[in-house]
Amino acid sequence: MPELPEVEHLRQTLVPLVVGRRVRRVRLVRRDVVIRPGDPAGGFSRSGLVPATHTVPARELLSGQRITEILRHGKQLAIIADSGRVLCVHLGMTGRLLHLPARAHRPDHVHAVWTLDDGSRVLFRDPRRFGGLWIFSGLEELRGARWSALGPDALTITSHALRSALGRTRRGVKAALLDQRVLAGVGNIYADEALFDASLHPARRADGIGSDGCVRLARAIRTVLRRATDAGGSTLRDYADARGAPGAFQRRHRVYGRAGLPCARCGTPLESALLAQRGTTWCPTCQPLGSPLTIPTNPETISRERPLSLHEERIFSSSSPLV
DNA sequence: CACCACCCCTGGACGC
DNA sequence: TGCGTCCAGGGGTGGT
Repeated sequence: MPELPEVEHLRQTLVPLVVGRRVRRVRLVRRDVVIRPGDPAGGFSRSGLVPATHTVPARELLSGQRITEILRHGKQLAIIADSGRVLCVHLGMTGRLLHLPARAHRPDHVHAVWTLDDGSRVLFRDPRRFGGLWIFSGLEELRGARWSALGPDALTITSHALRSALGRTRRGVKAALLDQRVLAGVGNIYADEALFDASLHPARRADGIGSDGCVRLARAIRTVLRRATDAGGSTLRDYADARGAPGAFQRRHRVYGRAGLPCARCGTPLESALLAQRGTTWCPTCQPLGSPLTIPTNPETISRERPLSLHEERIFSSSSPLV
């Protein structure tokens, strides 16, 4: 679930708790969540590429070092130490970084624990293990080996940059948005939400949405990501910030998870299908596949809902909150 | 090179 | 209540 807003909100809640602190010790519970340079790309032991028994020196996991900064690109975090060493955290589907006071109970599926100089701890918890920890000797190595493969960060994407990225591919626009090499940070939830806000059908050809479509889409992406970040992200099941607090943006989803329910803008039942191997929901009226669009496209306009009918209110109140 | 199907993993939802 | 089955999806890999 963690997409850009969840990762950014996590970063913002983590910074005041850990930046300036020294790592007193590190305990690595599952060694195979750690990937080092030279390991085959994405080489987890479960795919048979890296021995699960390889040892990881504690200093590579920032033991003894002071945390100076936490950066983010797309859905990935970089924890920087005063030694220059970098720990890149990727949460995957169910990953979390949780900050716990000194003697709090430790939950299950914790793969790594950093004990800080104030006695508090940071836990890396990831039941499904789609996430991981990437170790780098410096920020330049991280950028060269890993972040260079990512597209521009979605939170600040310009229409010009988006057009240049989408213009290079003939795939559906949703498939392109999910490709982190095209744009970094958008996942399934916010792809659907942004396409709705921009009145673009998810199956429209990425290189065919035009400069007008790119302007609307770039604005919709920035707006929905910023609002979701401010709301603490979307919590459907697993996500929580560094302090364990769930997000609130799931209550403001327009299309994601609402297949069959009436469109908040026009009332048409939302459609869903499998696109780019992902469950995809859209409004067949507001997001037509064909002709150019004449419906409201400003996200500010969209956020003002028309009054709901009694029938709709019943459906809405029974289907939310999604937690 | 571009694109797509498949796979990794686990817990929750659902049917019987 | 319990058990089996299906599903969610980020992103790497390998096939077309």
